[in-house]
Amino acid sequence: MRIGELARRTGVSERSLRYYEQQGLLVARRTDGGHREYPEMAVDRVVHIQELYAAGLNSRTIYKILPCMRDSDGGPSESATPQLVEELTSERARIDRMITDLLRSRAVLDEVILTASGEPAQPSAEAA
Amino acid sequence: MRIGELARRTGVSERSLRYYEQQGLLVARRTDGGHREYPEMAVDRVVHIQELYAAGLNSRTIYKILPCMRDSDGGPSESATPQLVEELTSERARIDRMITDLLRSRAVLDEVILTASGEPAQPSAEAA
DNA sequence: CTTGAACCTGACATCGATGTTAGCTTCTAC
DNA sequence: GTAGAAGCTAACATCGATGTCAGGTTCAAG
Repeated sequence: MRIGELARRTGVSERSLRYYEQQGLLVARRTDGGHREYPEMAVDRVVHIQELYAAGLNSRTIYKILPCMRDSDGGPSESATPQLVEELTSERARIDRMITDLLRSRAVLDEVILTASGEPAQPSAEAA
Repeated sequence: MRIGELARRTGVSERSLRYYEQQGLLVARRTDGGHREYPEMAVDRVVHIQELYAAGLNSRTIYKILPCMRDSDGGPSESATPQLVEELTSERARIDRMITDLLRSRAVLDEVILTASGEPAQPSAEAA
């Protein structure tokens, strides 16, 4: 399929798909005229990439992870280097820190709301 | 005091202090020569601004909040408009969403780590 | 062959707080 | 009065994924 269809089927913009390719996350054969040609599997691969983005990883990290994941592209599933695992673990720590920060932020904000409104703002659904 | 001392005492860079002024978060008298001159209270104010930034608010939102807290060292604050309270509450909701997203991100990442680090590639063609 | 949709590359814009630099001016201690 | 520290403004850079535009090429259908 070509880029328009892939975009439609994944919900990812064409711009982003080209960007993924530029970052080495996604490959495409080309027609004689230079148009990108994707196999069916590309849909899964893009979905997978989206999941990793949703995990808060950046393209550089995703690039390193992808070869280790059970392939959406038929390639061999290389096992991760200890270094990569370490890197992922530190990513996890980073996310942990962000969560901690946000919890604190929310508490501060609650206090601000309390002060500003003079009324106890009924706490909405706790997301923790 | 002047900007250098304020920066030193708050731990905020001079650049940021000037930025705060530009955003209307902080005011300063000027000497004849144009140098900024801050009162003692500025220290508290900057600390307060920092707290709000730490709460994940942006300068525009902080700008709207500050008048309601202007006399953090004294007098009664102007009471917040219902609109502001509503806005803060929606900020809180935004933070809640971010926390939720991050928790999910962390779970995804945990799975990635698990897969990448040890778990042998799943079913089907197994070369183990 | 022609037309219009789809695609291509490349480049600039965005958002936000802050870093950094450049070129001047002011303040202060001597 | 002078040196040098400290301040001033203005402007550009950053980071990252994505939007968007411009100008040109290819594809597919009539």
